[in-house]
Amino acid sequence: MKIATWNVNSLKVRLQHLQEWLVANPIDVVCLQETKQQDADFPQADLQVAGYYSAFSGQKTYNGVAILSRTPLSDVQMGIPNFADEQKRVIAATINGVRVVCVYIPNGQSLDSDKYQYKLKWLAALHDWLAEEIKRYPKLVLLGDFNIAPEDRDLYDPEGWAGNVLVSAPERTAFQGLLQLGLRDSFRLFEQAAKSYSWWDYRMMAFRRNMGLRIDHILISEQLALHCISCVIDKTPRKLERPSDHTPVVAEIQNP
DNA sequence: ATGGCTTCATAGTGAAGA
Repeated sequence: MKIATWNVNSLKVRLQHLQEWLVANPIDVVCLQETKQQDADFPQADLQVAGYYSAFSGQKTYNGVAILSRTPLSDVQMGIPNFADEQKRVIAATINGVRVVCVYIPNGQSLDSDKYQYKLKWLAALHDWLAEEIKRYPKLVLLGDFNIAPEDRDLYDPEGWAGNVLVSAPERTAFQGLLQLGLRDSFRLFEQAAKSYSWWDYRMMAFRRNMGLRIDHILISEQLALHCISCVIDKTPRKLERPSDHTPVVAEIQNP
């Protein structure tokens, strides 16, 4: 099973990129973030033509998540249970016996922002929910836009970013807390090129200069990690005209 | 240099992203 995460930064704008990418890449399960589309506008028919079932939870302007799958999805769950949240940031489903949890973790804006407090509360709620979920589903994948660069090697300028949102100690501690539930960062299971990132600012010619951050992740439970044979960042779509600022991350799990 | 782009909701600019 090949499983991917991609923050498309508007599915309406990026639908063609997604379609072309799916033609070129035989991915079984694709998790999307920042679709920025109400459910009524979700391009379900187009994706069906491309060979995918879909489950989605969207809203106007902001947020929005979706799971695409070549095989049917069951037990679809939207949002974190018992955590009231207007923002559409979570969708989960079971696919071929694997629990897939797609997340768009809040950005946080800045350390002195209310949005940062929201991010930390959100991460705590995610942690508590997944502690139960992973017991129910030993085969679990948690993937999406985490808005956290876990280590200094995951960003281009650790000194300049020190203490900033996306790299602050409480955010990194929360990330480690997720790993301690029995999840592995699939990207780090393998040898990777230095300066590997998944997001680059639209400004400053950041992509060309590789001024990026690795904030999109695929975390997999120990049981699945035994069968994980690769995890790669695909920079190809970031080179297209009018790209998303994020690029897909793809993991392959053999006979999960 | 807290900007630099891009998107969305607007119908001028402003918010938000990361």
